[in-house]
Amino acid sequence: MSNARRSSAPTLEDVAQIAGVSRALVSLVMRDSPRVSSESRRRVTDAATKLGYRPNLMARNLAARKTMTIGVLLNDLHNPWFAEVTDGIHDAAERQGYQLILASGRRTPRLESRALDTFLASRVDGIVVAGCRLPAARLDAVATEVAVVSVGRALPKTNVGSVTTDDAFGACLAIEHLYHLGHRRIAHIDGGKGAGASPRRSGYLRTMRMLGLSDTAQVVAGDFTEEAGARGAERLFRGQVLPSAIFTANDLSAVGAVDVVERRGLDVPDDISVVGFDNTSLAALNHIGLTTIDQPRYEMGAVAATMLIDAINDRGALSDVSMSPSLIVRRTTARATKAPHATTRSRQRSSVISAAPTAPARSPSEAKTS
Amino acid sequence: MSNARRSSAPTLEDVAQIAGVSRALVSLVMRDSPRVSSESRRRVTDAATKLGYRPNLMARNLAARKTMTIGVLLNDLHNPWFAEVTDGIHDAAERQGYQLILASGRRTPRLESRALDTFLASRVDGIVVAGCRLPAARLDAVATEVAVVSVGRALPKTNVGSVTTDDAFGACLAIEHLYHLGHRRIAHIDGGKGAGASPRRSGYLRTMRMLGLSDTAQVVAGDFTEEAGARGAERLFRGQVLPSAIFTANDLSAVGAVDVVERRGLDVPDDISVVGFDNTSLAALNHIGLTTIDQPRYEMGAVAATMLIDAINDRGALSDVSMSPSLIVRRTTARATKAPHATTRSRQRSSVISAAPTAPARSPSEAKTS
DNA sequence: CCTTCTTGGTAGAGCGCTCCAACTGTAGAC
DNA sequence: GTCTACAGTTGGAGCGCTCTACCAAGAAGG
Repeated sequence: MSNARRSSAPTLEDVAQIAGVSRALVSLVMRDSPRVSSESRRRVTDAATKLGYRPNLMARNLAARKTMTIGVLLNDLHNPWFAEVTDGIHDAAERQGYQLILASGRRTPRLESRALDTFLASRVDGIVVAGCRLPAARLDAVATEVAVVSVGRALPKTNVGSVTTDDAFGACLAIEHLYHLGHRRIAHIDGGKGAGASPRRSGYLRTMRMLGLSDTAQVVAGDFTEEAGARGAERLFRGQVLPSAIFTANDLSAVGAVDVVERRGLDVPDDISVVGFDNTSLAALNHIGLTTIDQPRYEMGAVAATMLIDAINDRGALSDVSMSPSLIVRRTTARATKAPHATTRSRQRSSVISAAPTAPARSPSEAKTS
Repeated sequence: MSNARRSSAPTLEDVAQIAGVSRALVSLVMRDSPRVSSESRRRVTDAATKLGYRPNLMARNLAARKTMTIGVLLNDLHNPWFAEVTDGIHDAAERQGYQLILASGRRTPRLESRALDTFLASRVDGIVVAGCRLPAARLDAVATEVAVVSVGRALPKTNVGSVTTDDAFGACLAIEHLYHLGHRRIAHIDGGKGAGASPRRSGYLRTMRMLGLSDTAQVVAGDFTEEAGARGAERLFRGQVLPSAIFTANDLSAVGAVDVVERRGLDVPDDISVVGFDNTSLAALNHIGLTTIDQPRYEMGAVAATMLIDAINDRGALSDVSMSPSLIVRRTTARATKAPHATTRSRQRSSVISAAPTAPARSPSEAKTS
């Protein structure tokens, strides 16, 4: 394999020389300034393509004192949640001429912190952190150097802006859905200390209370894993009265719970209804067809990027935006029956029955702002 | 919210001034050179922390004429396959002092191409493209400017190195597993034009031939989606003789196929065995427990990064490495029975029965190299 | 005692670009 | 015919760093 790699890339100077113009003019053409005659524009672009010239971003950014790039720190590449948020960030940033540089924290605070240092050293114009676990103080320190917006986690009392979903409201949607289907005994398998777990739990408890169901409310501990969902369901089976519905802190746990219910010989949803949270691709699988709560992930990313860029350009301040989740009804919820009993499997093989197939395009202005 | 953002970051000069030394010395301290007295090192670091100094990467890279960063182009952030490859790249790069900058192509050639341009403009020292769909000629052109390694796709006749899995061999593993379980009528739902689909299909056909099963071999068209798996299975049900096992081009299709088989009232694996491909997290779900073929994703990333860095430092040439997949046995395969008949569900609720729970740590040297 | 190392430090010339002030030439105003 | 206006172009001073000399001073060697 021949390695005919170019020894040294051509520079502005080279292009200027063979086009017979000044360096400044080439620079203007490269940034397609309107104040260049079409004649010299042609000569410059000809020379540039002939040489295979490619502007050096480092030199450009150094001289221009801005980078037009925003750093995006993703907590975990393995989780598709981040992919959708990133898509939203990407599109919004691109619309305003900003580039993205991504970094993965790999669920490790040390790596997250290092990635932030790299962003700062690269003099990005702004930073979006998604699902970041770093201490608020650390993020606030970063925010003194450059604008920072957090998505998925609110950071009150800091200079970090945030875009989150109203998890408590999502829990409320789930419980009300079950309530309207006639369920009264609804258990919750929670997410422990995980992100969003706490508001989902309190939203569940509050809604149960408001519906007069406080005495049947039951929270069992979990941690967002499939295993935790399964263990939680097992625990419910060990209780004296089985709930007729289970609301889990996320989809993965819901799948664990569904699995246990079915292995115990009961039917989902005829005997027990299950509602998840997140509307991951898992939930949409026909084999699973999970009723769940959807977050407007793409929108959240877009709102975060827009807010950040506005702040960068002094067109607005960073704020805390909370967006509304929505209910996606699939096939793991049904009308409550009087008593749990084994029935033949009757989950319909219909395609997705969905109240809101995609997230409602709720505009940021509609969202609650603090 | 007060925006007390620093107007202009401190520079080397500032640090030098308050430490009472030259700029060059500060530079040496920052790159912790050994030829600095501990006394001046202390003074410099003190001054630096006092000012909150942070080296400017653009200036550094511009002056040093190298960036110590490698660009990683991910085709699709939504697919966890890329996350694991990235982990491998990350660790290997870090070991050698290289940084990563990630970009997502979002399954769009236009965006992939633009991301490559950005990498080149940023003068990264090398590029890894994962699952890239761009024409070979385009990648080869990039390879004339900087070292490039492709993972997941071989690019013969170019200057681009590659790390792939032996998909045909993976198909062979799947078929041999089924054969040893007594299956003779094994169908394949393929992946159409998708990456890796073709070698998986031909590996299937070749193995069937070698086992003397050519006359019962049957390929039905698919495209790597759950829907395609379901449609493929429906098609098999419409045939006059049902296969006793189905090998699908990926896990998602396998889930679609399993779903249809069960909806038809048959049991997986007692009536029909199913083998997927990729060993995604989906396959590992207890609710699914899919027997599948695993690719050493992490290793592939690590090998790609190592090869790239070696090439950057003229310690070796880019080559094409093919790595071996392995069989992961879970609960969708079982001994073949004489005739298909409906039975009670008997899938064990044991934990994963796996021949190889994780990818065998096969060293790159063991892999076939061309 | 002078020479040669060695150690720790410095000056200054870039790296490849942008930006600003200033300059040229042509056109329109009077 | 001079004056202004303006579009188009240019030189040069940085941006914040690294790197290649090179230098001073003390240690080692003869």
